[in-house]
Amino acid sequence: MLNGRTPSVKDVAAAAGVSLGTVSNVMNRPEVVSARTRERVERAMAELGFVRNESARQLRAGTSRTLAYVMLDGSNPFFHDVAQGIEYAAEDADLSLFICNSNSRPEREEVHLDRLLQQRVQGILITPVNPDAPHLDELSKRGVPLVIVDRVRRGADCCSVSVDDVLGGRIGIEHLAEQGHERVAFIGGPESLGQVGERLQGAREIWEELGRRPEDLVVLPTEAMTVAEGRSAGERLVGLPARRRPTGAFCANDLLALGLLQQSIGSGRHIPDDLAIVGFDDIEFAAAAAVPLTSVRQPRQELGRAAAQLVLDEATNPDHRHQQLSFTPELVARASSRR
Amino acid sequence: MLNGRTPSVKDVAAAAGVSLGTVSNVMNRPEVVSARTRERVERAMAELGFVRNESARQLRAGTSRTLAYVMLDGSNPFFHDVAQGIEYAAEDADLSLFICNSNSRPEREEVHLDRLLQQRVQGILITPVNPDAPHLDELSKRGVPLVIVDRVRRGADCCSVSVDDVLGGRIGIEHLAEQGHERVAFIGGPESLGQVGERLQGAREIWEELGRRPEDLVVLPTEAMTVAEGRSAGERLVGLPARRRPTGAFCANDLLALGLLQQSIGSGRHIPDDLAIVGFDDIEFAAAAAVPLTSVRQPRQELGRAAAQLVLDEATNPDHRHQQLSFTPELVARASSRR
DNA sequence: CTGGAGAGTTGAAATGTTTCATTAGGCGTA
DNA sequence: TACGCCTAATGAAACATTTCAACTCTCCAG
Repeated sequence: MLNGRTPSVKDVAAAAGVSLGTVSNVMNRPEVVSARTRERVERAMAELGFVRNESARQLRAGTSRTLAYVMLDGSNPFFHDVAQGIEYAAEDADLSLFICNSNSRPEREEVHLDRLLQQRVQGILITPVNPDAPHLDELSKRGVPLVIVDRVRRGADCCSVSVDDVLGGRIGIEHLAEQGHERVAFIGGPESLGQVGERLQGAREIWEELGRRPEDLVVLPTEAMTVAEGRSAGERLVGLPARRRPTGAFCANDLLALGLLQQSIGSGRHIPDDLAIVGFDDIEFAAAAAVPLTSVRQPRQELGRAAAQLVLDEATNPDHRHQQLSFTPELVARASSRR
Repeated sequence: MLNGRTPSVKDVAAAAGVSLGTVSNVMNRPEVVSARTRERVERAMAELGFVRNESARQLRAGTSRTLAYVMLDGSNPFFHDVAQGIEYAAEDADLSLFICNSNSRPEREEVHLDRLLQQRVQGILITPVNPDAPHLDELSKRGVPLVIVDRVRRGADCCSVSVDDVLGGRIGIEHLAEQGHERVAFIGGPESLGQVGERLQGAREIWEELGRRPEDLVVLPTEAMTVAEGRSAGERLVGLPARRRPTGAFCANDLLALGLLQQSIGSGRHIPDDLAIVGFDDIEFAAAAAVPLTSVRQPRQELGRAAAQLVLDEATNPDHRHQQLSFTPELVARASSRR
C-alpha cells in the first residue's frame, strides 16, 4: 500500500486504525484527542517515519511558517549579524527564516522577491539595493508584510528599522575633534547611498558647530564600501600635501576603516599617532583588528530582532500601524583613535 | 468574485475566457498554446497581478525547487563563501537556496533538518556539528539527497566535499620550516574536530620527515576556533620560557590566527620577526589584516559549487554514485610569515 | 427511562496547482 | 462528402493536508 512512497496522513491513519481527521488533530490540537488514541497515532507515525508535507499544510491552511530576509551584501559581516537577530526572533515565534542575498544586484533582488512571493512567505525583511525602487511598492500593495532594514523609505508606506545615521556621523567626528584633531577626513561613498549622505551630513553639522572650518573636513569619496576601497583611500590620503593632510579619518563603515588601517600600517604609519581612525558598524572584526578599531556601533542584532517583530506584528495584528524605528548609535572607543 | 483573495489560475482562466489547463500550459509549456491565447492569458495575469502558488505547484508536482544549506557557524566568513558557491550553482540550476545556521548547536541542527524534510527540499547540503551523528543516517535512509561539506563521514554512505586536511597541515608547517623556524607551535582545537586532528597529523608527519624533533612542535590546544581563543593562545605563548618559545605558529583556522596576530602586535611583538604566523582557510579578512596573513587556502566557493553539483546529481541522476571529493589546499604566502 | 451535555471521533469538502485522456475544429486528401 | 490528421483547448482527477459540521458514546440528572 505504501510501495516506496513517503507515507501520508492516510497511511498513518490506516496503520493506527483511526480516521484522517484524528491524525491531523494529534498534530495540531493534541488536547482534543484522548491519550490512548494519541499514543497509538504517535507510535504509527514513528514506525512509518511520517513527516508532514509542509506544502499541503500550507496550501490548505493558507499560511506559511517562514520569514525571509533579503540581505544586501553577503560579504559584509554586518548583515550576518542582522540576520542572526532576525533568526532569533523567528526562532521565538517558531518560524523558519529564508535568507537570500542580492549581492547589491537589483536583478537578483527582484528574482528573490518574486520567488518569495510564490512561496507565500509570512513576511519579508529586506535591505534593498534602492529603497525607493518601484518593485517594493508592489509588495506593499500586495499586502505582504514588509520591513526595510537599515534603510529608510521616503514614502514611509511601510515599516523600517534603521539607525540615526546623521547622529552617527556627528558622534564619529565629535570624537575625533575631542581627541584634538584639527583636520579630519570623511571616507565613504558612493554618496548616492542614503546612509553615506546622512553620515556625511552629520559630520559636517557637528564640525561647523564646533567652530571648525569646512575646508578642514576633507571628503574622500569611494566607489564602494569595501576593504579594497579603504586601502585605495589610504593611498590618496598619503598623496595629499602634508599641510593639507588630515590627522584623523572617519570611515562610513568598518570595511573601509580596516582597509585604511591596513594600508596605513603597511606604509609605516603609526596608528593612532600618525593617523587616528574611526569606523562605523562595529563589526566583530573591528575589535579583532591589529590595532583595535574605534567604531560607531550599530546595534546589529537588535536591528534584526526589532525588524522581525515589526513584520510579525504586521502579519498578525489587524490594526497594525507602520512605524519608522530608529536606533541610536553609540561610540566604542578603542586603540585606533586614542592617544 | 475575487473579493480580496489573491487571484488563482481559476480567476485568470475566467478573465481570459479559457480553461484552467490552458493557463497552466501558458506557464509550463508555452509552446503548445497558440500565440493569440497565450497573449490573452498573459494579459489577464498581469491585470490581476497573478502569482503562482508554489505550495500548490509543489504538492501536485511532487518536486520542490529549492536546495538547503545548513551552515555550522554564521560568524565565520568561511561558511558564507561556501554558501555563496552553492548559491551560484543553485542559480544556474534555477533553484532557490535556503540557508540555515546551526551555530554549532546539535539541537538547532536537528530542528532545521526536520523543517527541511517537511519542506521536501530537493537536496540538503550540510556542514554538520558531528558528521557521524545518527540523524544524518536518517536522511540518507529517507532518500533525501545529502552532501556533507567540509567534513567527511566515516561510513561514506553519502557524498562529501572537503579539503585534504592532512596535506594542508603539511603545507603550513613545511612553509614555516622553510623560513628557518626551528621551533613552531600548532594552535587549534578541540581535537575532537576531525579537521583539527588531521591538520595536526599532517603537521607532525612533515615535521618528522624534515628531521626535526617532535618536542619542537608545541601543541597549544584551544576550546574553539575563534578570534578570542586565538588571543588567549597568544598569551599562553608569551608565557612559555624563552628557550621553549616557538618562533612560528600555525593556526588551524584564520580566526585563531587573527586573534593571535592581534594579541602579538598588541603586546609589542613584531610580525613576522618575533613570531611568524600562518593561518588556515584564507578568508577575505586574512589578506586585509594589519599584517597580511599567510594562510593555507581552501577553495571556498569551489567547495560549495562542487557540493551543489553533487547534490543535484544525486537528485536527478538515477545511477548516481556517492563520491568523496577532496580538494587540494594551497599556500598563500603573505607578510605575516615572510622575513 | 429519558434527555441532554460533553468528550471523542469521523468523513467530506476545500485549498491551487499540474497532468493527461478526451474533445473540438480546421484542413487537406481520397 | 467522408475520412483521417494535426493542432488547440478542455476539464476532471490527483496531490496531502486542515477544517468543521455531524455523529456516536458515556455518563449523569431528572
